[in-house]
Formats: sequence, structure tokens, C-alpha cells
Amino acid sequence: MSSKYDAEPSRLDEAARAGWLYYVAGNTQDEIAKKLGVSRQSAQRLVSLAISAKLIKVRLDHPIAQCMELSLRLKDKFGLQSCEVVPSDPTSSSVTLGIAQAGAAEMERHLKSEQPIIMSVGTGRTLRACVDQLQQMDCQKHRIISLVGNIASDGSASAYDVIVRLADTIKSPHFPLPLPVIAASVEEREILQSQKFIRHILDLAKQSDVTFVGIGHLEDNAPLLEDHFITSEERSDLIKAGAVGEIVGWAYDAQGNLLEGHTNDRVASVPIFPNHDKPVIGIASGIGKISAISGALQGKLVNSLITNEATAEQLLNN
Amino acid sequence: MSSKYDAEPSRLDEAARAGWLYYVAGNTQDEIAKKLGVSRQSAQRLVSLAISAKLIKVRLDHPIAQCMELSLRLKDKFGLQSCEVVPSDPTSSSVTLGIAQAGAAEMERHLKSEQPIIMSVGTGRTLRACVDQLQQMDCQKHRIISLVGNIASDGSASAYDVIVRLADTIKSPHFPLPLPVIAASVEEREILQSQKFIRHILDLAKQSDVTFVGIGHLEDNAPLLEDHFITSEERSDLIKAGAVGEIVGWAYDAQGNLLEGHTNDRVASVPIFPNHDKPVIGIASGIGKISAISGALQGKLVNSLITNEATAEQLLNN
DNA sequence: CAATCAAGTGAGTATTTGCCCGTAAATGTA
DNA sequence: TACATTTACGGGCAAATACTCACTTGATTG
Repeated sequence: MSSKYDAEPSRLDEAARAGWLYYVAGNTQDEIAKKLGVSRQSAQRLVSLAISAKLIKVRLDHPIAQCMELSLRLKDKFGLQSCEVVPSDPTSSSVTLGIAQAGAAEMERHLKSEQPIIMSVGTGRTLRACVDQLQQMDCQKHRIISLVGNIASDGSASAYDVIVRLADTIKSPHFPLPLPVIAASVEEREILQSQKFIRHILDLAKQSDVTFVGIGHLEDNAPLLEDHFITSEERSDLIKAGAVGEIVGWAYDAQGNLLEGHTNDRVASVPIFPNHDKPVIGIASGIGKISAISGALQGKLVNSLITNEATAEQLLNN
Repeated sequence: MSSKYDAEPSRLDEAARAGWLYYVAGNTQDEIAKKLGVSRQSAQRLVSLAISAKLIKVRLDHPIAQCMELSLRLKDKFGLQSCEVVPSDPTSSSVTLGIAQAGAAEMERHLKSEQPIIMSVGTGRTLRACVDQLQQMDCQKHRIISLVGNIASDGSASAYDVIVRLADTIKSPHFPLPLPVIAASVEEREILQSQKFIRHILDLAKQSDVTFVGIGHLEDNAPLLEDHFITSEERSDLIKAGAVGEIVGWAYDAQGNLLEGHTNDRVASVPIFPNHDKPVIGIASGIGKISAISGALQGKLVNSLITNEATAEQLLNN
């Protein structure tokens, strides 16, 4: 007679119950307190725990006119397959506010497909925030591929381990790319990528039905730099060569042309091709990323975009 | 800035924006009012419009959520006073897993009452499992009544002696029903039930503030049969007459109508009445019991239910 | 053109919620 | 064991939110 149910319901279970009663069933905290047999204050704590534990996920399902307009104009200007613009909160400092929910919604849209699909993903803070907003699903028939290695130059795994977290949430078979982001040399990259199982992953990535990538800038606090995938010198070289941004490690200039040479000779990520016919969705926002996003759009490195209002406006004034 | 893209923001758009700022960005209505340039009251109206127009979608990402939704739907479908659905553990074969804890919790909730109460209980494996989960309490002011006799046709006491065990755990005065479950004849039932102290118990049972019963099926391995309260022939007769389940011995059909005649003429248990105003809580789970539970719910023989996820889903697909 | 009506607004008010803080229980430490 | 520290609890209160009501506006219509 021993089981996981014997244990008194964990605090999180209670929080889930309280959160459900509050947000879904519309009870007041007093009613919840009565139903759960606790004080009102405890009920309040449970509800707020449900929020802070990310049990509660809120989404807005409406094309706001202003954002619609921006989205249309962006599609027009850059020939995008699709574009979603979420409202900005001018007073919030969070970079991913709203974007994360929209990205998660887009991912879910694809994951709900009846047909088995191959979804490939990049990495970074933004994608990670999206994945954190995903709801639990059972997607055993789909396959998730990582476009980018997760090993830093010091051998540690990346802090923004998007693919593992993603696969965990949606219970999909997944294929991380056990490579450095940028190999030590051209030869090393060749050797690493010629391994049979790596070739298999690269091959799967090519068949992707949908791709989600973040867009990295190359300013002082470039993600590639902060995560120690490139050195400060390498960044300077890239800047001198005209680089404005990077996608899964591949650096490109203001027109979205992939750079020849420099670190691009050693990037071990899955190659990216402009003008892909399947959806390649860039998720990015922030004024610091304007030129990086603009470049990616101009070079058609991505054909879909999820961003926010403020960023969209900047992109259009560009 | 005027172009084909311009669309004046409709009220819903404003509502969407307000809802977004409120729920996603976490602004207060005052802040929203300022940002949208309207009064605080208007902001409040926009936010509530966003909810009532279903623009805002809240999800709870936790196994409990599923159960709460099922519970709500069951309440709706069968007009129940209350309904609790506990998670199913697909890997466990135990019928009472989780149910027992939930049932015990519900019992404790009532037993904690300051006012002296009368609680009546049926019998069976499920109720026994609930009672086994009860914590020791001191409930001398309450009274516990058995709804059903505990004597089998061979004179032995029932193996699932719920009431004694219950009273033992909570130290309450208790009133077992020293009768067979099903008398040998209509006359015998009359004689037995006319005894003064039996009448007293039946009378107490009528005053019950809360009632807990199991729900028995009438398949091959029907509890009534296994415990030798009825014979195999009697079961066949019942089935032919349309019986799908029984509560404290009273057999009923798929619509929850108590059968006329058959063993029901001789059942010595406390009578049960549909549409009771006090809580009558059925505790049952298992796919084998679906039609029995469904009948009990349709006929309002119980007005509250404790079951598990899998059973709840079946009941709703019915 | 006045009457009617639907929809929206702000003021006022009741209810609900968030949070501080002192106390009590649980947990960790010597 | 005794003591320190953390954790949880509930009372109380100010802030935030929901609701009611009387009024305005503007469109519709007989």
C-alpha cells in the first residue's frame, strides 16, 4: 500500500490546485481557502507560488491592431513568410517579455501537427525563455534537433541548454549536437563533423520542417563572447570584417551575407542557407539587436520573425 | 505614417493591449490607464473585457489541472454538489490508489466540524481503504451509523467491517447494523427491522449530516456475490432486470432507478433516497464500475463523487 | 425632431488582494 | 539538550480591483 500518493500532497500540488481555482475557475482567495481548508493568507501564498513556480501560463490571443500593422509592414519590407509583433511594455526591462509566450505559442502550433515533424532549434536566452513557456505535451512522434553545439571552449555545457529542456517538456526524441560551437581549427571541425552519428544529425537538420533560432548581436556583450564561445579578439576581427550579428554561430554582415573566413571557417553548427522554403523563425527583440535582426532579414537567413513593437518600429525606420 | 496598414484600434484591440499589460507584463490597472491614456475604471473595463472575450488564455501546467477540469465537467454533467478527481497512476493496479487518501481527507473535513454530526457509511473495499487512511482523531461528539448490515448469509461478519474500524480510529460512538445485508424473505426483513433498537439506528441514519458509500458493480465478480450476500442466481436475475450496480445492497438500473422486486424486496440496509439534500458521497473508481457509477449519478443516488482520472474520463465519454 | 436605446464614462463604494510583521513551529548546529 | 536559524502562519492594513449607479453621448427610428 505504499505509493507516491501516500505522501501528503506536495506544496506544489496544492499550489497548482489553488492556482487553478483562482485563474481558471475564477474563485476568490477566500473561497479557495475554504475549499482547501487553509487560511486566506495561505491560499494567497499558494496562488503566488503557482505563479512564481511558472505553473500558470498566460497568453493573449488577439492580433492587436498596432502590432498587426507593424507585422504586415515588416512582412512587406523583408518578404517574410510570417511575422508576429507583440506589444512592448515600455517600462519593463525584460527582453523576452511577451516574446517568450509568442514563441512558445508558435512552437506549440507546429508541435500539434498530426504528421511527425522534425524541428530544429538554436540556442540562447530568448529561445530558452520560449521553451520555459511551453506547456507539457506528448510529442513522441516528432524529433527535435539542435542546430548548434553545446560545448564551450572550456568543455562545459552551455547554460542555455535549450534542446534538453525542450525535449523534456514535450517528451520528444531529441538530438543534441555534442560539438563545440566553434572548433579550434578548420581541420578539427572536419574531423568532428565527419563522425558518423554527427553526420546523421546534420542530415536530419537538413530535413527540418521548421527551425527556430535566436539572433545574436556582436556588441560588447555579445552572447557568443559572454558564453566564451569566441574570444574578444575574434569578436574584434568579426566587427572589422563587417559582422553585425550571428545565428547559431554563423556571423553575417549588415546585408545578411555570411562572412567568409574568420570564425565562420570553424563554426561547427549546422550550416544555414538563405531563402529556405520551410519556416525558419527568428525570435529576437531589443534595440541592441536592431542591426543584427535587420541583417538576418535582409539576407533572408530567416524567413519569419517574432519580435516586439519597439523593435519592429526600429526595423522599419531603418 | 498613414498607409494601407493603418486601422483604427477597435475596443477589442484596446482590451487586448490592456489585458496583455495586465496579465503578461504584470502592470496594475493604474499603470495601464496611464499608458493607454484612459481612466483607471476604463482600464479595469478593458481588462475584464479581455477576459470575458476570452482573449486571455490561462493555463495551468500541472497534472492536477487535468483532474480539476474533469471534476468540473462531471459536476456539470451530473449536477453534483461536489466532485473530486484524483490522478490515476497508469502503472498501478490498485483500485483505491489515491482515492483512499482523498476519501479519508473528505471524511476528516466533516469530522473536524465543531457541531456534533451524524455520519453514515456503507461498506466495501473502497471505503475500507479510505478508513485505513484516516488519521487518529478524537470525535466523541459525533455519531457514526452503518447503512448496511454486516452479516453474511452464513452468519459470519463481513470482512470489510468499515464502521468498527472507523469508529476505532476516530473514537466515536458507533452504531453497526446487526442485520444480514439481504434477509431471507420479505417477512424476515420486516421482523428484523421492527426491533426497537434497529428502528433507532434507521432513524439516526435518516438524520445523517453526511453519508459515504461505495458503489458496487454486478459483473461476474460483484462484491455482493463474492461476499456471499447474494447467490449467483440472484445476480443473474438482477442483471436480467437491468441492474448495473448497487449501493449498500440496493440494486439499480443504468438510469439509476432502484429496481422493484428481486433482492431489493429483501435488502435490510437503510433505504436510500435520490436527490438527498445533505452530502451523499460516492467513492468509486475502475473501468469495471463505469456503468454502476454512471447509473448512481444519473439517478442522483449520490450527489457527490470521489473518483480517479481514468474513471472520470470514461464517465464523461458515456 | 423628440423619444428611445445601446454603449461608455466617472464617482463612489464594497470587496479582494498583496504584503508587512510578530509569533510559532520546524530544522539545523554545537 | 540547548540554542540559533530558517520557515511557515495568521492578523491587520493599505493598495488594488470589481461593482453599482447616475449621467453623457451618439445612433436609430417612428
